[in-house]
Amino acid sequence: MVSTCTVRATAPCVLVGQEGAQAWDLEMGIRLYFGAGAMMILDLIITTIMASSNRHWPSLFKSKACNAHHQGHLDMINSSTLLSGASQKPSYTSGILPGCEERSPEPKPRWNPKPEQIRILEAIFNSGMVNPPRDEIRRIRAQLQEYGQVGDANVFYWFQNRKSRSKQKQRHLQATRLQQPRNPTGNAAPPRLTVSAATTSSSSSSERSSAGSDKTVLHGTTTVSGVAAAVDVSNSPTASVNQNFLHGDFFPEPFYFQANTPQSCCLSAADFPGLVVPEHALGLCAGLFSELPSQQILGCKVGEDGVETKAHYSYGQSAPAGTATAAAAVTTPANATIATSTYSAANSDFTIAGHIDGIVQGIGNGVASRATVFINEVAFEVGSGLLNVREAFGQEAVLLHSSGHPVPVDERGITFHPLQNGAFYYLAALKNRKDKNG
Amino acid sequence: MVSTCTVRATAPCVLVGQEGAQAWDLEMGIRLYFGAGAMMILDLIITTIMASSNRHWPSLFKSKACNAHHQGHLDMINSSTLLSGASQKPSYTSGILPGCEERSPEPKPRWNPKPEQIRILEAIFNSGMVNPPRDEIRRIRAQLQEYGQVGDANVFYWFQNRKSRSKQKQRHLQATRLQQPRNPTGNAAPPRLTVSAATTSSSSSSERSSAGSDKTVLHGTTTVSGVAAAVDVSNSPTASVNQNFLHGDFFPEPFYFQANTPQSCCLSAADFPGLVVPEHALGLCAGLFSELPSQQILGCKVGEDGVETKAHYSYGQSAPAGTATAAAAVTTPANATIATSTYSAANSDFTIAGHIDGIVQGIGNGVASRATVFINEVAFEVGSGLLNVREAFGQEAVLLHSSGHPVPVDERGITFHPLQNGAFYYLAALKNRKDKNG
DNA sequence: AGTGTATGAATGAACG
DNA sequence: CGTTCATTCATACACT
Repeated sequence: MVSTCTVRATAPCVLVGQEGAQAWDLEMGIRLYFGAGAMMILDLIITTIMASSNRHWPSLFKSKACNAHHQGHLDMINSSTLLSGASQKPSYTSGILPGCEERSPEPKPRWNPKPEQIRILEAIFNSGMVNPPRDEIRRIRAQLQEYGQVGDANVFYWFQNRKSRSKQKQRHLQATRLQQPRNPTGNAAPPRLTVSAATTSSSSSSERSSAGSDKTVLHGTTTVSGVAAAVDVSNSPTASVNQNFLHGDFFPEPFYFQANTPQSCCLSAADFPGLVVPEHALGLCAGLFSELPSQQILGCKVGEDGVETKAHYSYGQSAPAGTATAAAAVTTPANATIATSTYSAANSDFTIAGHIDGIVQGIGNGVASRATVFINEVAFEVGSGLLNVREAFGQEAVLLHSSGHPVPVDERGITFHPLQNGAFYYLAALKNRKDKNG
Repeated sequence: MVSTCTVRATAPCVLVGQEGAQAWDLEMGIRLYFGAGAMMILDLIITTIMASSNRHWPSLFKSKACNAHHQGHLDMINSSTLLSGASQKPSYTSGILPGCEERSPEPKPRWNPKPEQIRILEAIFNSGMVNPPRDEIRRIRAQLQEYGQVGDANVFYWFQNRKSRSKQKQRHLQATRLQQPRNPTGNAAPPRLTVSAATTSSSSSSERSSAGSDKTVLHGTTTVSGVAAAVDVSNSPTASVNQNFLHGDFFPEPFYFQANTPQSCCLSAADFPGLVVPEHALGLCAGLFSELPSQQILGCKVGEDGVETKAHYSYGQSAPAGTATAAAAVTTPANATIATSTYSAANSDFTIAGHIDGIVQGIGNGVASRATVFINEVAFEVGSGLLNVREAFGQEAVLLHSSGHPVPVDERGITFHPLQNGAFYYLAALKNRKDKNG
């Protein structure tokens, strides 16, 4: 068990363990706002009001508040539950309850998502649902609610912040990267391959058509389920390229690459795909994902042309907790072209970035015995030997060099030459097989 | 002079204004954006721009500027004033001076409305001016400018956001609400009183005819000027019901009930009607508003049938600061019927909710010496004694119990019995007098 | 105890 | 208009 990951915040993370979850709860203990009596009253009130006016909730908020800032707000429980899981942390223990009537500034303690909730959210996010529409938010909230009180707003904010921060990181990353005089010319551009990194914001579809027509790029995030991709944490869905960056510079690192034994690779039912721990060098979690529906594995987020695919994610709603099923991978319909990095990149980024960072940094200078390569924008530390592409990424996997040329491999999927240190590769899937799952 | 430019990156650039520009400077203390030279240039630009398009607003602000993103806007300073009050917070002290040419990010600090400005805006908004036309914006801006630099664009955006967010909240609210199985039957009806909550969106006029024919309900929002209503914050003007919802669920809202002494009830010239602090127990800010034109006091937002009354608001344009006169209250023409809670409720809700929360919380359990009653959906904590309705709400004020019956009062306007704890009352105005102001 | 990171919340500005 | 982006504010928590 062990799960490994740590979870703290920064990124994304997740990880998790179930047990972990509990921790939180415990942590929070109790923060009830009102006494039972009060509750009832509220109930009443609410009923009434709502009834009359329709529905609004507690609204309350608006602020400008009394004292000065703007903050205050009440938390409001949503409607139901209160108790479900809830119990957030007291925090202001002292506070609130009391009469505060006067001007109590703000009782509203901020929402403190429980690990399970975070997992779910993360999974959804990683699945490509970067910014869920209103109704989705509602559903999500409902789902989350099982684990504790949450409001739609909380969910909403969560996604916003998540996306936003992912981008930031990525940006930074990039920026950082720029410094590295690798290509004096410019930023970015990874190597080549159409990867038209979406510079700024959204849609960048245009470029994507070029490359191999019948391949699908595996994007990092892709949540290649339990396997290699592992990178889910942060991921991509953010619109443009990838995200994590902060870490790179800042923190230690986000994710750690931990050498995971394929087995321990987790992915128990409880773990989310997204959660998977990254993989590390060489192994790339070889073969593991072959167990997964290929589509997911190789799914490529090739939104029509709008990068914002708003992919379908099918996080289990009914499922208890971590069951957010498939998550990210959205297979391309027929013969997808190479996903523009826009998206693919996006997906992976985050995590990737993280890795990259870590990795890059680690090896950045020295790069002695091993080589770091970027696959779908994700940094991987590989041995200087040959790589078994098929083993690492699955049967249909094809590695394309940034130049656009496929990396030659023998019939067993092993490259003829070691990967080039610092080079960028993109993973694609030969889609000509059958649908695989069919 | 000064000039400042900061340049931060993210956004693009521009900024501007001639004097206006200065304004910024002043305002911000130091946040110079550009060197003098730059200023001139800007000046020019601006001038140009404005001149040319000069008018359509919205378009103006859009700019897109320099580097990449989309941001940049021009702030546009308007032309006049500048110095008035201003001084924002520097924030990015460190800055950069640079010339924005290349990619200079954009210094443009976002407008940071001062409390007074917010008050004004809020008052206007609450008065029904949900989305002011171009010219109004200008006027408003002018008004605001006394307190600090502001551009038309800022004002424009403010209203947009305000409206939008209100709606959002309301929507959510609604949604949320649906979930609550409170009354298995349905939601329902609050107490009684025609309050046919507008279920979803807009116009809900239909119901409103029923109740008392010659009374006008004072709706919470109504901004019963200085007085009781106090609740302006969130309010209604947004089309449908009220807004905040997110808070409820989503977004919180603020407002707190603060016990205010009647005296302190504010309402000094500087305070806005809308801003008034709620009131509290007993006092209900007695008498205060008697100074206001009664119509305004009891105005009821009974838009024809379109809820979007777009009321006339007469915020003092000339008036220095808080003079936004009447604000919300829109008196009903002749003999208004009780405003459907649709709106009334709507108005108040927001705030109300907040209050309720607070109040309820406070007294929730104990509710000892005081009682909490809901007037126009707004919770008030009142002493257990008798209430002088007239004093509290004005000469024409009549308090209706949720049952539809008026609360009996003696000739002085004092109730015979204390208000019933937890009961709902609606404020109405006897409109049979003359037009009052006439 | 203070400091910094992580992150929930709020909101001005813009895009589509 | 509804969304989304970018920033900023404020707070919870870990670390030193």
